[in-house]
Amino acid sequence: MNQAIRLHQVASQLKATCNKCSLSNLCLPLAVEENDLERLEDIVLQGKIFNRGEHIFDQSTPFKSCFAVRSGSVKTSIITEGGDEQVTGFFMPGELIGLDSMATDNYACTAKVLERTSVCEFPVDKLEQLTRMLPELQHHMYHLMSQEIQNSHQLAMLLSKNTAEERIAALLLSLSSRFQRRRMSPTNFSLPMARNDIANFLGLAVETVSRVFTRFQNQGIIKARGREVELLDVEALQLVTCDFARQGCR
Amino acid sequence: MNQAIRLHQVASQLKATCNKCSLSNLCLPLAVEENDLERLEDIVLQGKIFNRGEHIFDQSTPFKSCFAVRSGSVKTSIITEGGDEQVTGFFMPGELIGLDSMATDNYACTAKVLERTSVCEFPVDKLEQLTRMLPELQHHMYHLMSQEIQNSHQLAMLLSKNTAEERIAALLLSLSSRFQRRRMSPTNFSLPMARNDIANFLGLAVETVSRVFTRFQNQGIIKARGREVELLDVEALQLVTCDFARQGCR
DNA sequence: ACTTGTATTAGATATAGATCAATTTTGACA
DNA sequence: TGTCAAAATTGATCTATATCTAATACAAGT
Repeated sequence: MNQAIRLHQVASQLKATCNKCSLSNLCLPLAVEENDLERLEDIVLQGKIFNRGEHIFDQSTPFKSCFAVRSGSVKTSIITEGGDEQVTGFFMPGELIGLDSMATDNYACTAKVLERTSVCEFPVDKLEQLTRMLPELQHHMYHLMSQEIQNSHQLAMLLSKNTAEERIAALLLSLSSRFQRRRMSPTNFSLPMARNDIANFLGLAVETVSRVFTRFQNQGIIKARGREVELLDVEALQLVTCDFARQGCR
Repeated sequence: MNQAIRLHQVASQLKATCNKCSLSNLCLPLAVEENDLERLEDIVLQGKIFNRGEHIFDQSTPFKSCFAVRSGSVKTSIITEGGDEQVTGFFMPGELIGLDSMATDNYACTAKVLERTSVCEFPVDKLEQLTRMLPELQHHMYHLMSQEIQNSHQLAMLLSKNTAEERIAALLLSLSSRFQRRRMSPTNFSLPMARNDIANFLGLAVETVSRVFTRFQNQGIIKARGREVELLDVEALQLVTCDFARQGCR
């Protein structure tokens, strides 16, 4: 087989699969009309694979692209000059990474892959051009970025107002609903991240995270063996997060 | 004077002053070419005035517009079902409010005016249309929203990793640089918000905020009488925030 | 299977900052 | 100018969670 043919095969593999992607109802294609889809497919670089621990991009390297998670999971974090890490988010299939970097020349955070992960790359210059031509896509971008702001406010709220138990319950419920969106079990999943990352994300010590997990387990709210988690009593978890309910219980 | 003439006067007062606005180098006009400016001016509703304590918009009312602060200052906050408030930001002249609401049908927070304040209103439907025609404006919107995400991450970081002193030093420095942007004194200003709001924003008790203020004062880093603040030693404040430096000092 | 490093769990202690209680200051309005 | 409510400060305790230490479980590579 000559090289030209092989290249052609590779090219057609890479191209034009947004419409076949099982995540199209979560990801950017969601906002694009059937017949405009190929324009999005034209700019996307699909199917980049990273192995556990590899970086999709690094803080302070030139910002070029946003990335959609196809499979696997990603952790983003900011590293301070002092070497402190602050985990800013966990990203699951269908979610878009890099929106926090569009204000700066360099990436504003580092994106590290938590397990073998496949992503689609959207070069921002092209994406920005495309959003000018596809109003729905532009609207969707505003939507996603706004959502990201809200998420972050929600996190700030959790960090400043809630106890360790409340924070962890909230995280478990967030993960749960995100698994559900992907039509996976909302009560039976395996955490993509280590206790350490959870602790960092939620502003707690690892030990505290561990203790809360065992406490929840003793109360029969969850069952956890390592990263394998089963939510036995979702209502109880919701009660833990909801301070309104808590007030009522006093 | 007949009514037609009076209306005309009002209309021309309202219209076409973005190019004369002293904040045009901070606000949306910044991104717009001289000759496109009137299109921005066409959609903006200028000079709405609110008195201290009034709401520009309320959480859970239909989202319609973003607002740029012209003069005065604004506090945004989220109220939980339990009645808890979380202050999500303080906004000064030239800054844009409402970017966190573009993902939802209703406003995601409540915007309360901290003093007599004038704002410009940008109806989002028109703004979104306009950004399609003015690439620079679209780019600027992405920029602003991304910045907002970063700010919020920064806040989350502050809340989860920093001490009371560090948080307050960071806030003072942030305010300082924002006053400076507006060519006002970076060392001598009056806080637009109450201690209560500072405490809420930074995830502290009011008492703690008060104590840190007096501690800083005793150390000769600042001088504070009520809301009037003078930064006597900006370097010292920077040292407080920078954990790198702190490590070195141990 | 065995080693070695890493992640998780567990117990004991320390502490920053919350909470409670009281006082002083400020500012708005009659 | 005096009155009153809200805001700010100060002091005394209390507590959730960090920190320190150590034990145990787990995973990867030889």
